[in-house]
Amino acid sequence: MAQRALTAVPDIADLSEEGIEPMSTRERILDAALDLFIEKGFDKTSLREIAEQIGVTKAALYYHFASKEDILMALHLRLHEFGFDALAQFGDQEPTSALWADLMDKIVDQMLAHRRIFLLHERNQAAFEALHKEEHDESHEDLQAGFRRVLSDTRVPVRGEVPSSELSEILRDAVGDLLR
Amino acid sequence: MAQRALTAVPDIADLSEEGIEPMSTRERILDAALDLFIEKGFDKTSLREIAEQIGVTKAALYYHFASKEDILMALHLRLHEFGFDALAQFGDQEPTSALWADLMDKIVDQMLAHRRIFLLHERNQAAFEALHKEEHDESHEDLQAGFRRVLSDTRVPVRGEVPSSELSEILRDAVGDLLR
DNA sequence: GTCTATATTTCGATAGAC
DNA sequence: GTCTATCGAAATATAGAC
Repeated sequence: MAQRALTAVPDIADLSEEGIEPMSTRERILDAALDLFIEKGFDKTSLREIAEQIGVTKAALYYHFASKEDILMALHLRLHEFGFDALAQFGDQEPTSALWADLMDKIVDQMLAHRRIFLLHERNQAAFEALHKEEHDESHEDLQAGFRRVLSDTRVPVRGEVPSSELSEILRDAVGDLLR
Repeated sequence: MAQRALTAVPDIADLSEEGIEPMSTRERILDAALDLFIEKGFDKTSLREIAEQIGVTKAALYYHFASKEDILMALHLRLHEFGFDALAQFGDQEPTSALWADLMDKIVDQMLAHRRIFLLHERNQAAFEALHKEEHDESHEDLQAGFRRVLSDTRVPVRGEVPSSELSEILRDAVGDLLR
């Protein structure tokens, strides 16, 4: 396993929007919710807690979001955004082995930079499952199609050292491990 | 990775108690709860749902369990039971390489046979975390001590092909993968 | 945009009859 | 052991003033 630089890699548009100007209430709600949903779980986190954490009242949340699930959905869309940005980096270039290695390296670093979004999803599988029964699926189709397109590109040089049956295991574990 | 037989391996006492006589209401409650807690998550599963699924009323549950958490705890204890049974199989024999391989093989098969218990825990990490803050820890100490004893046995032949730093990754992934 | 106040619902839990 | 009936708490969500 190669040693990679763990320094910040600001390539993908910064999803947490930590810019110069003061954060909007909407973003502050989302960030507080992210923290609490990770720490206590979606179900055990009440809107009152989220509101208190950023110094507003419960009712104020309802100005920015239609429901509690809506907040979760907004956080989920950050993951979609990440996926699309990652896909965009592949572009239309000839997929050489070196290019792929470089891109994968970058994307893994970006995943680390945004790891709390991934952690949120790993820790609230049930909540997201419920969320997906109420459909927002056009976006999902697009994402999946995009990844299929990139991954099934016949021009991609295959090294074949790792059986694909084991690859998913290794990747998933690596992700899970980095999140703790 | 060696091919292992996936046929039933009834060695550890069958935790699901699927015997000859009709299942007790207590067991039926636990089985229904197991299904629902896996499918919908602990928090989103109401006692009413559990009761309806087995054709009794909510109040009947309270005859068998003191609280909703109590039901979760009972399911958690199935995992403890599994752990103790697994430990017991190691016994006091000389831990040869062949013996270890054989035992590990058996235990993995038994994990598969009881995989819903493991799946329950993977899918409700937040709920179990809350559960453990209210202490039932003597049993945990015993379990951990037991595993430490088995794993730190200096007579165990070490092959050393897999760095222990990677071992946990591989194991965790393998478990996660088999559960889906 | 944010507040106070309140409506509505759901759930865990209990009491007591049978 | 299981039921009906109900309580009390907590949560989501809404109404309307500022």
